[in-house]
Amino acid sequence: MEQPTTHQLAHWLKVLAEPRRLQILNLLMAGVQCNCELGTQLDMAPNLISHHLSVLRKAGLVEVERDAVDARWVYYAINRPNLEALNATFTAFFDPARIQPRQPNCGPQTACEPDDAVTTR
Amino acid sequence: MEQPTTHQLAHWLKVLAEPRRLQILNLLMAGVQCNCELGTQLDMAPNLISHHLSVLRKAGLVEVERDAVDARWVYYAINRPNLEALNATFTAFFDPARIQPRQPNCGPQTACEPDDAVTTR
DNA sequence: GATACAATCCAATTGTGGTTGAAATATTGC
DNA sequence: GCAATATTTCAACCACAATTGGATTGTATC
Repeated sequence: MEQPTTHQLAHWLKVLAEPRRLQILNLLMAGVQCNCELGTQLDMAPNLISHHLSVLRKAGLVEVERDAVDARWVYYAINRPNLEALNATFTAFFDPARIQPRQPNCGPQTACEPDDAVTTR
Repeated sequence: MEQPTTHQLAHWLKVLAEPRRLQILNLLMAGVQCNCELGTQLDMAPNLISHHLSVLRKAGLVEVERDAVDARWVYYAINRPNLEALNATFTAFFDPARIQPRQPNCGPQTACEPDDAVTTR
């Protein structure tokens, strides 16, 4: 019935449907990956940024990496394969070519139950 | 600062991030547009379906049309132009080609706050 | 070891939005 | 007019997630 990609898409959409997470993703794509700079540009508390990044990381959309010189700093990056999978799943689900004309098995002429479609007007 | 497409995308994602609305859209695309048959297939109360369809309609994703013979029946359909706009906006925002490498203006070597952001705000 | 810093985790609060049931609206047939 | 059908609207309830402030972890410097 429901292919697993639909569930994955629903989960991804729930993660993405947050303005601040969209802004974070937007900055990550633009090359801003330092946590503190994200905080200054978005005017958000660092713990809040950490929370949203955790949600994005658990969804597999971003990856985390610690600085080689000073491990206190962490850098976040877009997970490119999963982003491509997200894009493909979304475009496949919302493809306008999937739109089918109305199949009138319900309405004033037909019965509302799909079983007995034989009814006189 | 924020292009209007991003704001629109955030609104659309918030509307789409609902499993039942995704199911409704899926059925609408497959050609099932009668309200009562949506209720039987999704096992939802009609007022709940009406609510979700109202959200989708206000977002411009579905259109409503009353039956020509008996105006008590209403049929819902996908708004194809807006669906194409949604698809285009989404793919443009989440295009993997947009991913830029990290720009290290923050970290152990550099100061954490960008100098241009100190003057304003 | 002690201190400072970046980031995270935790508990509590708040706010938004889905769900529910009943009433209201609209239209058709008698 | 009245009754019946299809849908919508309304108000209340409930659950989950974002936010907040403080405490904690991990790391580097002195």
